[in-house]
Amino acid sequence: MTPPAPHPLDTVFAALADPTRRAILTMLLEDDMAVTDVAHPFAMSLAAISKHLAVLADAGLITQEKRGRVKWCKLEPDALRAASVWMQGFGQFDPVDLDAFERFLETELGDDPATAP
Amino acid sequence: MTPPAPHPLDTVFAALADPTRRAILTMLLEDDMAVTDVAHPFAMSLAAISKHLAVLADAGLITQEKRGRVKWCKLEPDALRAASVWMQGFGQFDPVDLDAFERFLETELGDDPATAP
DNA sequence: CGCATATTCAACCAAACGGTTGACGATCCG
DNA sequence: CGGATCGTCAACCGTTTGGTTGAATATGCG
Repeated sequence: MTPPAPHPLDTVFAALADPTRRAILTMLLEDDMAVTDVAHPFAMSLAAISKHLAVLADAGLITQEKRGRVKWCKLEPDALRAASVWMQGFGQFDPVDLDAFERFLETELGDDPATAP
Repeated sequence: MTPPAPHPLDTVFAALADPTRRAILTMLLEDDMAVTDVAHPFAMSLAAISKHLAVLADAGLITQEKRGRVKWCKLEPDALRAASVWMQGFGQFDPVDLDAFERFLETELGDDPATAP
């Protein structure tokens, strides 16, 4: 019945592979948000965003708590940490490279659908 | 003609989302390998592995160099580093958590198709 | 040359993905 | 109550993915 559960890293990396979902995570980094507010900057239907959030929740990257009629989305860094730790296993590269990160942010935020003007 | 190039992180994370491909990367961590040798531990066709390697190469995670009639596959940690750096941006979690990494290795190598008996 | 080895190409397939629309169940509020 | 808002569900659609086979293309070797 239940298909064999995929490895947790499968779902985490698959979730991270979509730019919309990464943008959502970036937004949630600022603060918890309601589904509608998450959807607002994107040029796609609310239902599509709802699905993206379900994927993120399934990967454990966010949690959702319904309070009243609004469902709040909260970043859950633990799953991300697991993936990060996996990558460090391909180590011999520096644990934290803040220079590279700053360079990355420039290019990442440059064409990010959620942060572009 | 050429569809708009996806964000580099899209292809990197998508490549990492498949357990076969992660296993291949783990193998290449040991040493460079020929395509046939990469394919050997897996219960799937050589052509399938060839495709997986193409995905990894497209993501920049490996490079392939043909010497004679055998094509050598080499791990290319730079793309992985970029992804790692992105994740650290969701920071406030410790740069390196070796305890977590050891725990991860136990579970990861436990059911890894490339390392299982 | 002629055969074996190494790798990819091409066509095909089922399943998953990312999106749409429209109906629907909850919940708040006047 | 009744209307508006919040969010998901269900069906559908085109594209991508992960795999298969079988033929094709190099290249090495006796």
